[in-house]
Amino acid sequence: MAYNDKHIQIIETAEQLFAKKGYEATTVRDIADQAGVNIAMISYYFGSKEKLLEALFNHRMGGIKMRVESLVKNESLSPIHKMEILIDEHIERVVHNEEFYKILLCEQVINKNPVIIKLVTEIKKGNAELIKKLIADGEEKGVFKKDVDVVLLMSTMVGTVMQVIISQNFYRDFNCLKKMGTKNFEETIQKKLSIHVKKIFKALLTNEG
Amino acid sequence: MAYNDKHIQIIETAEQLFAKKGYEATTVRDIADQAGVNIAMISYYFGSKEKLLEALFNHRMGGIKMRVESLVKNESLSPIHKMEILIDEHIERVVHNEEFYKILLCEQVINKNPVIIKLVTEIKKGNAELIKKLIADGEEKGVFKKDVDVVLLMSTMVGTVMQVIISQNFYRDFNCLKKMGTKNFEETIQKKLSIHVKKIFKALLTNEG
DNA sequence: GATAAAATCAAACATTTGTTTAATTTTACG
DNA sequence: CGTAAAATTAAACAAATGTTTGATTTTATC
Repeated sequence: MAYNDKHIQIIETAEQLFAKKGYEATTVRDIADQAGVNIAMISYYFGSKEKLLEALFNHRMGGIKMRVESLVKNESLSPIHKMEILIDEHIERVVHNEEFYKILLCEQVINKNPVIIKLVTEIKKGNAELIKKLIADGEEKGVFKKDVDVVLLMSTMVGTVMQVIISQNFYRDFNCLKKMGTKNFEETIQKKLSIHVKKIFKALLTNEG
Repeated sequence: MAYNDKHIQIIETAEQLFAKKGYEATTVRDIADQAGVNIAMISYYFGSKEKLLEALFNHRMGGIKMRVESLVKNESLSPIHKMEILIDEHIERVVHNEEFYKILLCEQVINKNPVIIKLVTEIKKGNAELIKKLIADGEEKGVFKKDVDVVLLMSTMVGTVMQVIISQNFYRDFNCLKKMGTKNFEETIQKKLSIHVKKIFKALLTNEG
C-alpha cells in the first residue's frame, strides 16, 4: 500500500503519541486532534487503530533489511569494518527514531499483534543470518573468533542501545549533564555508545592481545 | 502498607496479566476473574487500578536495594568477585521474575506514573552509586580500569539480559532449541548469559592480556 | 452469642472507547 | 460546466471501561 502525505502525517502523529503514552492509552481522538483531521479519517484511511499501528511498522521498518543486506554483501569492506558500520548505523537509527524504537520494544514485550510479530521476526532472522555469515567470513580470514553466539552478540548491541535510550534522563542526571542541550547530548551519547559497543564487540569477536 | 495473602494473590494475578497484555489492555475484570475475587475488591483493597500497579512495584522492588548494598559492602569479597555475584544475581532475578521485569521495562518507556518513576529512579541511583564505589575500590587495588562509565556498563548488563528475555523465542528458534523444555532452556539461557555478561565486564573493567 | 468491623457481592454509574453512518464538501477529469 | 469519485464532517453507535453504591455475609472480639 502506498501512503500519501496525509497518511504519513497521521502515522507520524500516532507514532509520537504511541511512544509517549503507549498504544492502548492513546485514543484515536488524540491522534485525530493532534494531526488536525477528523476522527473518522483514521478508519477511512487505515481501517482501524490497530491497522494504523501496523502501517507505522511498515513505514519504519521497510528499508532496514535491504540496508543490512547490501552492507554485508559489499565486497570492498573488511569484516571488521562492516561490523563497525553495522553498529554505527544501528545506533544512528535508534537515536534518530527513538519514538518508534520505544513502540517496537513495547510491542515485542506484549507480542500480541500477529502482523507485527511476523514483520519483526522476519527482519531479525534475516539480519541474524547475514551477521552469522559475516562472522563466518571473518573467521575464515582469521580476524574473528570461532563459535560466536550471534543472538547474544546482537542482543547486547540492541539491548545496550535501547537501555541507554530509555534511561537517558538518568544518564544525564547521574553524569551531571542536565544543562547540556538536547542536540548536543544526543551527539554525545551517540559517540559514547559507538565506542562502547565497538569495544564490547572487539572483546567478543576478536582475539585481541 | 502491609499486604495479606489476598492482597498478594491479586497483585500477582495482575502481574501475570500486565506482563501478558500490557497494563492498559488489562481490565480490572480480567484481574478479578482470574484471581477469583469480586471486581469491587480491587478498589476496596488498593484504591484503584493504578495504585494496584504501584503496589506491584513496591512488592517486587522492596528488597533489591538492600541486597546490592550488603553485597557491595561485604568486606570478605574481592571487587571482581562482587561484580560477578552482582551479575549472577541480576540475571537470576530477571529470569525468575520475567513478568515483572517486562512490566518494569514498559513502564520505563512510558515514564508516566510518578510513584513508579520515583521508586525506580531511586533504586537505579542507589545501585549506580554503590557500583561506582565498587569500581573505585577495584581501581585502588589495581584490578579495575580508570574512567569506567558506570551507567553504560550497567546499561549493557540490564539491556542485554532484558533483550534476551523478550526475544527468547527467537533465540530458541534461531539456535534450533525448540524442543528443549522450558525449565531446561531457562537454565541454559541463564548460564549462557552469565558467561556472556562476565566476559563483557572483564573487557570493560580490567586490563586483561 | 452479641456486636462492630471487615470483607464480599451484584448492580448501577458515568465516561470513554473504536467504529460507523449518512450527509456534505472537495477534487479530478471528460 | 457537469459529474462521479474521493475526502471530510458531525453525530450517533454499542460496547467496554474503572469506580462506587448499598446490601449482605463473614470474621473477630468481648
